[in-house]
Amino acid sequence: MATKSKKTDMADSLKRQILTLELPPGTDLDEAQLCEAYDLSRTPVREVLRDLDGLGYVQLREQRSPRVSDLSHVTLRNFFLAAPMIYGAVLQLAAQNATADQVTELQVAQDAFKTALRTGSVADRTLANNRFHEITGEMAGSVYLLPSFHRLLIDHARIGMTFYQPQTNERAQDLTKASEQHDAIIDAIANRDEKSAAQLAEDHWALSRDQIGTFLMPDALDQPLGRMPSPKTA
Amino acid sequence: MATKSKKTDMADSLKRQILTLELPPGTDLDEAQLCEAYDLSRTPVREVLRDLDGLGYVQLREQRSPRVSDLSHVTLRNFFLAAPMIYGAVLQLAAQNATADQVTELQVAQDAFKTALRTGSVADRTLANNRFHEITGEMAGSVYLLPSFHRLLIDHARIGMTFYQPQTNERAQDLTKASEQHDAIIDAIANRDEKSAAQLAEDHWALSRDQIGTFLMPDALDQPLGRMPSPKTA
DNA sequence: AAAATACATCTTGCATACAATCTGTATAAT
DNA sequence: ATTATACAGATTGTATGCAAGATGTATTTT
Repeated sequence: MATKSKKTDMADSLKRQILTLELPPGTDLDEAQLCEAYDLSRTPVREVLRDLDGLGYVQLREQRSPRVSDLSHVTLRNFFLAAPMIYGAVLQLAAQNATADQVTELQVAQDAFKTALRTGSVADRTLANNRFHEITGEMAGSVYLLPSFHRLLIDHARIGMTFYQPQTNERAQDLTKASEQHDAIIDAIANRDEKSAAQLAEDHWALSRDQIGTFLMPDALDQPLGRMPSPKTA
Repeated sequence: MATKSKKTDMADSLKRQILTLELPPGTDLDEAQLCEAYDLSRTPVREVLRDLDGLGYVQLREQRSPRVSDLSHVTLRNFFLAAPMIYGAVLQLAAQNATADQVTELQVAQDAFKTALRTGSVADRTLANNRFHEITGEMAGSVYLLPSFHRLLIDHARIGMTFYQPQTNERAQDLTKASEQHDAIIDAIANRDEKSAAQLAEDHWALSRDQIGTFLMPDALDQPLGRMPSPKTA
């Protein structure tokens, strides 16, 4: 077993379930059940939940059960406002600061993403994409940007899971384009090309934004109005 | 007693001590001591420390004592890079979204700041200034920007405490200017003037940055080189 | 004398028991 | 019949005891 501890197991497992909507926003979590599931007593379970609260995965409320973080229309608006700014800044800093090892890590993550595109489920793709961007955050290495960046990634994954689910194959070309952008991002970072990195962040965001936007505001249905049934000619 | 609970007392107290450098960066904290000081058992004390870890005040490490978050030269660089961007975004959103009650709160905080300028210690001023900006963060109301904004405010307070301490009266006019900018910020927010709010964020940051910069890179000492002693005319 | 190992002490992590608070249901009163 | 109140069950918060791990010191060995 390669896992470090039951606690990290639990944290990783909950993160995954929350990102993939296996645990949808607003879900109430039960301490006793989590103790059972991960073979831990209440103390470490509560500690993990507190960590996840700090990271934005769950919300702790006094005298109430912990709950998977909500995703309201208000948060959606704030998401659209903050994401391009933070994503741009993170990729620019990543190009400044990435180490060779990190670039290798990013390449590995991108390979995994490509594999997920070919053979994986929607959840697999979402997690692989999430991992890719997490690494760019590590590269940027700014304690001031990371917390907001992580929160954005959490909800980006969940928004993606919500909206891409149905028309999976219809958007295949978008996924190919996203993958190509990932490759370009790796190049820009490896070459310490800040300008390109910032531009690619903008492009990558635009693609994602348009996908979400298309779902939120679909083309109007082009169908004629129904007609009243003709009077019965009994 | 107006305090909600011993836990919030402890959290607030530690936050204050960390912001004012009463607990300097890198200080090791002792659980047993904190239990004693705040009359709590280890479980709630550890929970508070975990919360403060999530907020960026302290750092928890496995099998090691909790420690007040560090402030290195690397974090200082990242601070200068991230602060203007986040501050600008927060004030712009604050102008968009602030409620009348929040504007009143901000005015109260600004009055307290002015009082601290006249009669308070450096720590009082720092805390009052911190409170003012915390409220602008609440006004912005973006779960995506707040976590980074809070981290910036923590270290802004600490950097300020570090650098303004000695030449207190020398920089009195800067503090007056900062206070005037606060007034202007309140006006811009109350009038929903996003443009002004963003501009004021930039100005307010520039003032603070220059103060810090002056301390980091002081004017060179304008003294002639020493001369070799003239040959002894024994 | 210097270094290494073993032991003692102290600190952190986990489990469990107990206390406090909340929620839902049932009964009673209007 | 509907609402309010009280009680029971369940769930969250706190305290404490025990186990595991780390650190520092002393003793022994080279």
